[in-house]
Amino acid sequence: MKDFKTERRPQESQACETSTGRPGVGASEQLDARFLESLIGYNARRAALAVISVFLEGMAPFELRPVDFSVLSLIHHNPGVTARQLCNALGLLPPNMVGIINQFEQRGLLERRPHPSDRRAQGLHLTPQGHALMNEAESTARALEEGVAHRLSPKEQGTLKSLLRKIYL
Amino acid sequence: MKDFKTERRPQESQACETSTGRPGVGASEQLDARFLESLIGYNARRAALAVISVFLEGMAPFELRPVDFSVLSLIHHNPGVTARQLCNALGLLPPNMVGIINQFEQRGLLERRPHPSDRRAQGLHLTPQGHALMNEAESTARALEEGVAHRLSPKEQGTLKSLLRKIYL
DNA sequence: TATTGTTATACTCTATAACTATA
DNA sequence: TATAGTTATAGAGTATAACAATA
Repeated sequence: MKDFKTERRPQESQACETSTGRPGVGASEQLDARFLESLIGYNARRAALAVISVFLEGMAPFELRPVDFSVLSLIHHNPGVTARQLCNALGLLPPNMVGIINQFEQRGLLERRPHPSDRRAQGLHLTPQGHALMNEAESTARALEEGVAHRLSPKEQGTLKSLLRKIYL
Repeated sequence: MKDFKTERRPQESQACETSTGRPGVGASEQLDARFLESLIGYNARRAALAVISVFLEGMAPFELRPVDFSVLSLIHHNPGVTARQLCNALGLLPPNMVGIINQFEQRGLLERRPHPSDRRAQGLHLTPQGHALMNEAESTARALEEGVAHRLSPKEQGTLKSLLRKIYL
């Protein structure tokens, strides 16, 4: 009986836009984080955590964590996909995928069907409820995206995603 | 006796640059991940994981995880900083900071000194060995950065960091 | 009363080993 | 022999509660 994540707000670490670095601080105030802020990895992680925090809150009504949303979205757009394919696409390990899929099956959001050509595998398909939920959830995700990126113009948002892809592809 | 992370390669989930979305897949091949790839959060998390993977490997000689590097870098540039300040700056919780600092103290990289104005707190200072290690480690971090961002021009790298900061600040 | 550092502990996430059934 | 799915379990990461010393 696993109930859903209970409104955990992970202590959003405040900004720290330090610019006047003086060496002998020792007291309170802001810290000199200029070196860390010069690293792409640090900025990417901070941004990802900020977005995930918003996502976690906005998706709570659907009881979907980010990983849940990713899995369901891929099944939504790739009916008949196998668990193995989902693992490869999302960087998850098979043993950890089992529970995710079981949970969705118990919630009536998807069903396992025999795979047409490989009897070891099983094709995953959303139920009508699953499709309805994901239509709403993806719409919500788009709306949350706007909230997160409201300081960026549409062009900047495209640039950001393009540059990020150049990092991980 | 906690030994260091043993060469864990977290199964770098391959690209999935799908572009020809056809609805009835059901088989093998690449998946249609276009919706996920349209989300900033998804791209930021993927990029952060890719960078962290490189960072983890490149920092192994120093036995520094990303969080360790962040903590030591802030102490390096802010001598006398308190544990509480580090927690606020990095989004860590105090109980989890204790072990990190203890580990560094046992390795002879830093020392706790009495805080000049608050006897509850303690100022954190790197030892000469700590400063020497961080000089090398930060230099290595810069080099790793180049490997991660080699598909981006210097101007693009600046743009990326600037856009990411607009997300989380 | 509030805060710093700390201990103990619980929960979540991620990883490995081993099994089954099919290929 | 290799692969898809599964089970059990171990480990790392992250969270809460409560305490002593000090503000």
